[in-house]
Amino acid sequence: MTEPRASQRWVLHVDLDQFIAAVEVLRRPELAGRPVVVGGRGDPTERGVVATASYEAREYGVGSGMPLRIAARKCPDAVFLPADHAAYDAASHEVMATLRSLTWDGVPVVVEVLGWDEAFVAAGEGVGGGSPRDSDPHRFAEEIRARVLEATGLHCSVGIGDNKLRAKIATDFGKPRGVAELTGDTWFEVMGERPTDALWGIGRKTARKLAALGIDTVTQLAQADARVLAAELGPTMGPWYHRLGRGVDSSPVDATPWVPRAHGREETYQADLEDWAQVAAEVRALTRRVVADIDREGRPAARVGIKVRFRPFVTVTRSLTLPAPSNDPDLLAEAAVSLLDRVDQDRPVRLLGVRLEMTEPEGGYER
DNA sequence: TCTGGGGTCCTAGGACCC
DNA sequence: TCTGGGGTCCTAGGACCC
Repeated sequence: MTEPRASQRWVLHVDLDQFIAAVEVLRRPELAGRPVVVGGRGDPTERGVVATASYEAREYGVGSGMPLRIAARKCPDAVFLPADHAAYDAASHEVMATLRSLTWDGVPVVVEVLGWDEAFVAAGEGVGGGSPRDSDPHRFAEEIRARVLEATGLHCSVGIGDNKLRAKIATDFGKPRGVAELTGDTWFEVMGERPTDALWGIGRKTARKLAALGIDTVTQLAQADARVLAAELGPTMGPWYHRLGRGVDSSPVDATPWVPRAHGREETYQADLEDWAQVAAEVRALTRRVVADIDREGRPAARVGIKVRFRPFVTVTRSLTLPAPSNDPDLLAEAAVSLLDRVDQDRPVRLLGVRLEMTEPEGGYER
C-alpha cells in the first residue's frame, strides 16, 4: 500500500523555460516571437556553440551544444547574441530570491539551487523538508509559476515528485509553462519503457555500456543484478545506477550555500596556436584570471592543472600538487607553464585551460 | 561535426610507506 | 627471492550536468 497522499513528502523542481533566451527577450521585447540563439560571442561564423535556443529557433532543429555555424545553416534568419553572464546571474538571483520568499501553507520553504535556472523546493526548515499536511502540491506549483512570472517576467515549469530525482525528471513532462507529477506509484508506467539515458546521470556513454549488458530500458535497469552492475561499472556507480532505475533517491533538499572546490578558465582560439611561446603567454594570462576568481573565494590553490586541446580535438590534461598552497599569481603561472613541458609540443593548439583547486574550507565541505 | 565553458565526482594505476 | 597486504596520495582520464 502507498502512503496516504496527505502525508506524502513532496519535492518540487523549478526549471525556467529557455532561461537564457528568455532573459534576452525580456530586455529586447522586439525579439519576442523570433528565433533567438545565444552562444559564444554572438558571431555564427566563429568557433562556439549554442548555449540556449528559443522555442522558435528549436523549430528549425537548433539545440544546445550545437556549433554556431551549424545553427546558422539551419536557421539563417535567427538573431545571434553573445552570452552575457552578468545578466543571467542577476536574473537568476531574482528568481531564487523569489523562491526563498515563499511559504507553503504557512511553512517556509527550503531552496536548493542547481544552477542559473533550476532549483529544488520543499517545505520545512533547514535541511530536508516535508510538506504541510493536506496540502496540494499542484496548487503550490501553480503558485510558484505565478509568483516567479510576476516578480521576474520569466516563465518556468515545475516538476512534482516524492523525491528530488522524480521531481527533476517530471519537470520535462511539464515543459513549457506547465506542471507534471512523477512518484513511485507512476514511475514504471511513465519511465519503464524509456531508454536508460532518460535518467538524470546516465548519458550516452553509460547507456551504451548498459546496452552491452543487455540493459536498454529503465525497467531492465531496475531489474538488473546489482552485483553485475557494480562489477561492470564500479563500486559506487553500479549501485547508484541501480537506484536510478528504480527512481530511488533519499538525498535531502539542502539549502546550504554551495562552496566551490575549484575554478578554471579555458579558451578556444579562433585560430589554432602554433607558436609555443604564445601558448606559454596564454597560459600565464589564463592563470591570472583564475587567480582573480579564487581570490574572491579567499582560499589559496593547492593544485594546478592545465588542459590542452590539440588539432584535431585531442585533449590532454596535466596537473600537480603544489609544495604548499599559494595564491601568488607569478608562482601559480609558472607552475601552470611548467606543466606544458609534460605535453607533446608538436601539434597546433585549439584550446588552453587552467584550473586551480583550492584548499578545503575551514571545517570541510558541508555537502 | 564545423564539436564552448563552467563545474563535479569517480576510477585506475603507480608510488610510497609501514 | 620463488618479492605480502593494506592504506594513502598523486596523477590522468572519463563521464556527466547545466
